[in-house]
Amino acid sequence: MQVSARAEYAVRATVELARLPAHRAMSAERVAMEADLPAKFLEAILTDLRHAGIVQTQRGAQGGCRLARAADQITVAEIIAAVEGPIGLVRGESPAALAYPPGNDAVRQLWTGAQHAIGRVFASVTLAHLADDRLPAPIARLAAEA
Amino acid sequence: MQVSARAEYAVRATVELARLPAHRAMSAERVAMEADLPAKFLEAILTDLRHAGIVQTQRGAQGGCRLARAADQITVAEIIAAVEGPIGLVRGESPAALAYPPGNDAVRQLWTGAQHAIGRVFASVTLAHLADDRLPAPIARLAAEA
DNA sequence: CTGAAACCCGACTATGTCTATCGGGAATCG
DNA sequence: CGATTCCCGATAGACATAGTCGGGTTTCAG
Repeated sequence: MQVSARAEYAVRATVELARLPAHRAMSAERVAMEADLPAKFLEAILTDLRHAGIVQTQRGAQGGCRLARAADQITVAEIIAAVEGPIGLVRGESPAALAYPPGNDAVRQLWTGAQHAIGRVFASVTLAHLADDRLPAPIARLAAEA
Repeated sequence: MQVSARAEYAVRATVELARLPAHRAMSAERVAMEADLPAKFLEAILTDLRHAGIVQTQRGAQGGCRLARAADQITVAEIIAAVEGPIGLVRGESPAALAYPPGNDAVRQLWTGAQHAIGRVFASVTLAHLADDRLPAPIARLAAEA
């Protein structure tokens, strides 16, 4: 149950892009500088984000990278799913696909519950929240509790 | 963000033990049979659980394995932490240890929130719940929602 | 038209983790 | 004694992770 470097980098990079003036692009290398990320590795991550339709790129001089949608229309859940695949799998499978003997449904529900708990957090936070450095109240409360 | 085979096996094995009559032990090999787990791998997992004080073992003929405490005093959170280390780390570190530039506190809170969300689910489910195949109502609700 | 800027992409490496097995040693009990 | 059972370190193979390299392609400014 860890967040990978890929996912963390992807979030940091897209937050950087979310802070750009509308319709402005920034080169991948520049993003790497600003957010202090390994440049070539970030390039690979941005490729995933582009394939997922989260960022748009423009080649050539004056080209670069920008968000494909408004920052409040992009959730952290999407970003993480784009760079590290579906969230909350169990041994590489969706909890729903797990076969347990009868009388063990609670175990499956346990995994499903965990998946939903984390999915709900990631789905309710958008790049707009992060760019403004302000989370939705329920998530901020969750983070603040013991 | 995945649940490893180790963690899933650990839960299944301890549920098996939780269903044993009080003060009864079961050999590791037998547990592996009942729960359909790889025997030697399970042995390694049980070693972790023993080191964490979750199970007790008895060598020799008629020996075996049993829970070290009542099933309702053992949470899934403990079990998972015992076999795969702390839950919800980011790039191998606790979210609290992450250093972000000023104005980026929301990112850290995001990871902390995710960690708490999942920790809360795992901490509120005990082996007694799983052995009875009945989760606490809030978790069951969480699992049932879309 | 030329050249610099910038993305595109597959190959590659190094390291580590995950899953699992093997084999032999030590304790326990009948 | 001898069967049972845990104990534990070594090992192996597959895969994932983190990150780099090098060269190709597109685009635009001048």
